Amino acid sequence: MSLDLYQLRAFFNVAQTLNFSEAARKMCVTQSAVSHAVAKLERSAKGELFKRTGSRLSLSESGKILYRACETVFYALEKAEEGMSAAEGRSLGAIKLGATVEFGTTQLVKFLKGFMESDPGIQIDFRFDHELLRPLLKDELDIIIDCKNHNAEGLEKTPLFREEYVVIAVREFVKRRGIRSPGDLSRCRVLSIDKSAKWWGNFLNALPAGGRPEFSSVTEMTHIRAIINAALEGLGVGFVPRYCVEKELQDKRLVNVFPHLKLLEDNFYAYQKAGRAGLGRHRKLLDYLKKNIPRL
Amino acid sequence: MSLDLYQLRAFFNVAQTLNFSEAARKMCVTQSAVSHAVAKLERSAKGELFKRTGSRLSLSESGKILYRACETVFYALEKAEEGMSAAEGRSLGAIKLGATVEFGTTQLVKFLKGFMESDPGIQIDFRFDHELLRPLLKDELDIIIDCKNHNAEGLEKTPLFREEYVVIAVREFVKRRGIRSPGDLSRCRVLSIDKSAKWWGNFLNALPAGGRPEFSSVTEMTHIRAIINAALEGLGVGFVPRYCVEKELQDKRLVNVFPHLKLLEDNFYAYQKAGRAGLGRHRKLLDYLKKNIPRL
DNA sequence: GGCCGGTTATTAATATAATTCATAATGTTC
DNA sequence: GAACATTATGAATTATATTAATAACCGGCC
Repeated sequence: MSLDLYQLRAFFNVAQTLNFSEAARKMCVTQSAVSHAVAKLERSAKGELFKRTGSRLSLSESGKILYRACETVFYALEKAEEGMSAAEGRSLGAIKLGATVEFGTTQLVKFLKGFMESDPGIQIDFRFDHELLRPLLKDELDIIIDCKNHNAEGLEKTPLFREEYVVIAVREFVKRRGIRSPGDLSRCRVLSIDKSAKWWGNFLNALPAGGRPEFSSVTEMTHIRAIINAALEGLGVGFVPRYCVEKELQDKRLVNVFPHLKLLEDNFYAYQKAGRAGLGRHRKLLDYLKKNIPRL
Repeated sequence: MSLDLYQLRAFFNVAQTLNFSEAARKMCVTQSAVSHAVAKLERSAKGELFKRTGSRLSLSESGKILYRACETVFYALEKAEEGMSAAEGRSLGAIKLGATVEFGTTQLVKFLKGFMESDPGIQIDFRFDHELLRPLLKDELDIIIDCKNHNAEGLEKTPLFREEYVVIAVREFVKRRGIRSPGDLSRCRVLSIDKSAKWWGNFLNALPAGGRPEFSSVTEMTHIRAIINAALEGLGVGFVPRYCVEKELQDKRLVNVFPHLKLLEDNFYAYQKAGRAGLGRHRKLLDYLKKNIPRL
């Protein structure tokens, strides 16, 4: 039984996507090539690697075993490549970094400027998106920075820093509606990422169980920047990470509606696959972030 | 950089043997093929894998890194193959077992009879030789059973059982030479694997520092069986593992010259490469040996 | 030095294998 | 059952690996 790395790579991609065509696209070859490769691999392994029940594709028992081996193999080789690059005094490779749109575009890029200049051996590519976990699991991203709590197995989680949320509006809006306590929010327009206002959960949880307002008017806006702009226009109150509105608060265009309210803070984490946490470039990047990020 | 398993295998074999021609023989291809493969690998790795100083071949820094990765990779794949075989209900593969000539040919084969019959899914091939460690490190053997103390790194050592040594001679020889105490051996012919009688070290160490005989006549015989036969012929006294002469002692053709002397016992160990200790077939074999071997 | 036995590198020809294109087969959805 | 999307297959093409032959190299030796 003589395995072949190319075939294993094809198998690995198919296993991750459960889709031959997509795997082929990822590898920049035709679907036919992937099909041939996997078929040949199944012949050398003397057994089916995928269960093809109807059109549903899933890994067979053998396939699962081989998949785990592939992780080991590819990560070992990746690490070796990095080590060899370093030994030859060449670049440490690239990192595909994922982050949420708002945080990534405004903050992360700024924070990483120093790193990218001081360590040009590491090429960083950014992808800002709301969906981060799945691409990470499919190896389309190497590291993601997210304040969500992901718990997929085989994931390594590095706490980076905390973010603080604030309730914002323009001064005039607060005055006109007579907003003094959280309960008053039930009477005015509330801006939220989602219609069900789960976005405000963190705010509501910070209030005593009895005193939580029932929002009568929730306006959905799918982007944080839109919420901020709407608040600036005096359309309603928003609930956003403080770093997003630092400037607006400073020059008084927006006010922190409840400055004395102690809100729960969200943690920002970096996630990476556990097997790749040993990569030098990953360590370097995260070390930098841990050391050089100001508290938001 | 797209690595290739075949090239890695070639590199790995060259690294183990430090000899392209030998690696080629091991892989059943021409030396040219190996040379091409390694050259191509060096091109994809963008660096020399071997240092070719004069005709001396050695691993470069990059080569060392890649070598370790190869160990990880090949052992991971080997384990996956075994797992997949098991999942498909097929054989667990083969073990190349090494042991010392005397012990292996007379005892080990006997002990393993039951295992080979009860577990036909595991094919065991034997190699009896005095040199065991080097073939193990080169992956020519999978497990070796040896009473020597090997300390190479990355080796896993499993204690199996103890062997007891005895001083033997024919009764008539003992009587004629008037051998009563260890000191008397200085006067008669001593049979030893080596001319310097290091072979007898274990015996001498068991005596009080003052009372150790100085052998005046050492006859070298390179095989234990030869020593036993020589002793049977009344040529001298021998020093051999008890299991080798169990029968001769029982039917009184030989006598235990110093039955009350408490000799140090040698331990028998199984050695295998640490990375492969997780292989199911290895574990099964060693478990069997640990459970089913009588004390020698 | 010059020759020998051992090695590794190189070249061009050959053999082998992988990729594609085109298309068939299969399954899903409405 | 037609339209769509998927995966499998076969033959032609392309790319790659292997070989045989041979050159180049090294170290030891007379």
